[in-house]
Amino acid sequence: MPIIKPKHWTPKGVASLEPAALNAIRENDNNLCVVASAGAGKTEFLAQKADYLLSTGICRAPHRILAISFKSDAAKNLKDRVRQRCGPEFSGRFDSLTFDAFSKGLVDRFGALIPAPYTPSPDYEIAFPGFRDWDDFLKRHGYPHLSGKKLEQAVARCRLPIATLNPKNPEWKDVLTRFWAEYYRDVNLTQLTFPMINRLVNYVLSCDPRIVTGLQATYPFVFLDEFQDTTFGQYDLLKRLFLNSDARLTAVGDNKQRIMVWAGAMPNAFKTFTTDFDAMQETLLSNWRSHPELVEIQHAIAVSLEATSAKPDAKRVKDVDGDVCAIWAYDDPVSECEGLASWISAAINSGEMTPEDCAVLVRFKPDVLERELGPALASHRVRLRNIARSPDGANIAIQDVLTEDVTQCTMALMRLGALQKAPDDWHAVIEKLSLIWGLAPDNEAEQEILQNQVSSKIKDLRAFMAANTPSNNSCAVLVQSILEFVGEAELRVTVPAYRRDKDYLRARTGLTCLLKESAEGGTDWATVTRNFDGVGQVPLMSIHKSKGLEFHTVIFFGLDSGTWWSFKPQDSEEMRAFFVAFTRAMQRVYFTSCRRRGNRLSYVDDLMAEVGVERVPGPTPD
DNA sequence: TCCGAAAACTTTTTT
DNA sequence: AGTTTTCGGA
Repeated sequence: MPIIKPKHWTPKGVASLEPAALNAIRENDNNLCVVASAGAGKTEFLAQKADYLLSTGICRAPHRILAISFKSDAAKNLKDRVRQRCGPEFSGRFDSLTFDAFSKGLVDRFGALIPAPYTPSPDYEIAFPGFRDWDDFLKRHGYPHLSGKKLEQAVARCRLPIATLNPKNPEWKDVLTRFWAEYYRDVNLTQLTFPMINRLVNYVLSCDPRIVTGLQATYPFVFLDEFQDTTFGQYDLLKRLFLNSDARLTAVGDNKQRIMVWAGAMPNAFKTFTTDFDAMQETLLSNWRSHPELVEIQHAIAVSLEATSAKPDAKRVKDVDGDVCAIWAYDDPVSECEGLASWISAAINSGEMTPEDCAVLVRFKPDVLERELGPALASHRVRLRNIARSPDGANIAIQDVLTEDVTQCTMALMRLGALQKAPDDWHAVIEKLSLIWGLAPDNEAEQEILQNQVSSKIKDLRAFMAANTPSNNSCAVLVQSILEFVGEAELRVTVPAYRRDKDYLRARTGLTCLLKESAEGGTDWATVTRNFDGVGQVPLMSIHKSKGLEFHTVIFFGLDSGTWWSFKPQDSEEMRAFFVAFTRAMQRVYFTSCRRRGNRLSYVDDLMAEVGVERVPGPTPD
């Protein structure tokens, strides 16, 4: 790949980038804080910046870019986008990881250097204690008066070794010492949680500065995605690694979408970062997601969160008639569900949106709404999909089943068998199998054999599908046959998360159970795969799960004091949740409220009224 | 075992 | 705020 001069670089694969994005791409003398509001194209910006650094040789081999995200699918998306923009040769030096995967990698490489008694056994296991387990620990060791939640926080925040700790209450020192000791002795294996791994990495870096120097030499450029959600431990690690180094950090995110403080995110990550790392600020002003009328309302909410919020430039064209936003008032939950169901069904039937384009969001307990709205929609022959629900017989949410490696591999082959055309799946299967079977992508002879094997397997699958109608049994047989072809052992070796039987089986059971569910009432295999993928179903989820997603139409169920008992105006976590829900919509957003559940939220109502959003009687079945 | 009062819980990611 | 779980006393 030829190296180009920085002044000759232009964005790839997109028509144009806004000036702030171009500035933030070319600015590499300072650390950067990039404020990217909803729909600003964060992933695209990071991908273009990666392309700039790699293709101009500013980040030259063997130097690499480290990109850290929170969720594994965000890390994966970014990696894919970078590959699309600058090709496999350059994107090979783009390491897109979650914070946890990055930290675990360091413990796996340098765990032996962690001083006793904190040295983990090499075959340690990852633990996910529930809130119950923390309380139990305290009770077992004679601290029933302390709260498990506090212990969880203390473990995540206290640096190692505990001996150097100087807490206000000396009891905590004993508790933490015992906690770390128990995790190492309780079972034959060391058990670690991710916050513990974070603390261990920090400890080993403080003991051996050569590791820090090594990482700084490898990564002169670091990207930090969704920075507003950074936890104390993660930020502490970041400082340990890159503060006062030559590494250039680019933190991207949006304070207004900070809805994880209750779960341990820093309340002021951007401000702290800007001060500590002396970062320059750029603000992305485009909104590629929503049309001008919605952006106008979003801006009013944004200003109530941060008075200085800049007004985004809406790039989406409005393509619906009528009001794009309203608060629908109902008297009781039954008419609320029935009115909503008939509205959704009418909008689908008129062709203005497909079911999967229209999301129903709730603040919490999607299961409860699923039981009420599900049957109402079913009577209009519209299916509702609660993505947080576990399929019958499985112990993993539908949403997570879809992103599992075992699912993506199996379903790609399944679609190739069931559907007329699935070009993306062909490439995905070839790429995945090359990796799993350890074949070189540039060895033509090997690739040809691989392609022939896949073609012949697809023929087998088609024959099976022609001879067997979808049923519990035929679904199980298909999954088994595909996994035998792929090789379960080989697949599991390439996915670290599948090392333990329990974790692999959880994913595989989820896949099988969701497939069986998707086959119910289905007469053909094409329908089964579409059901599996959620095509033709209205997605239902919490606001938190909707973060990062977008939909043609968003319906937020329950804008009332019963749902938002703790609502505080201005810059509160609740108001930010409201903002996140609102900004998921491309074309329109409606809220429902119901008198039986509580009063109207007067602060939100007033704010909405100022920008012309009316509270109106909700649609009713005719 | 039952009853009423009090407390807890609601939003989540991660190999 | 409203629902669910837990706990103590009978």
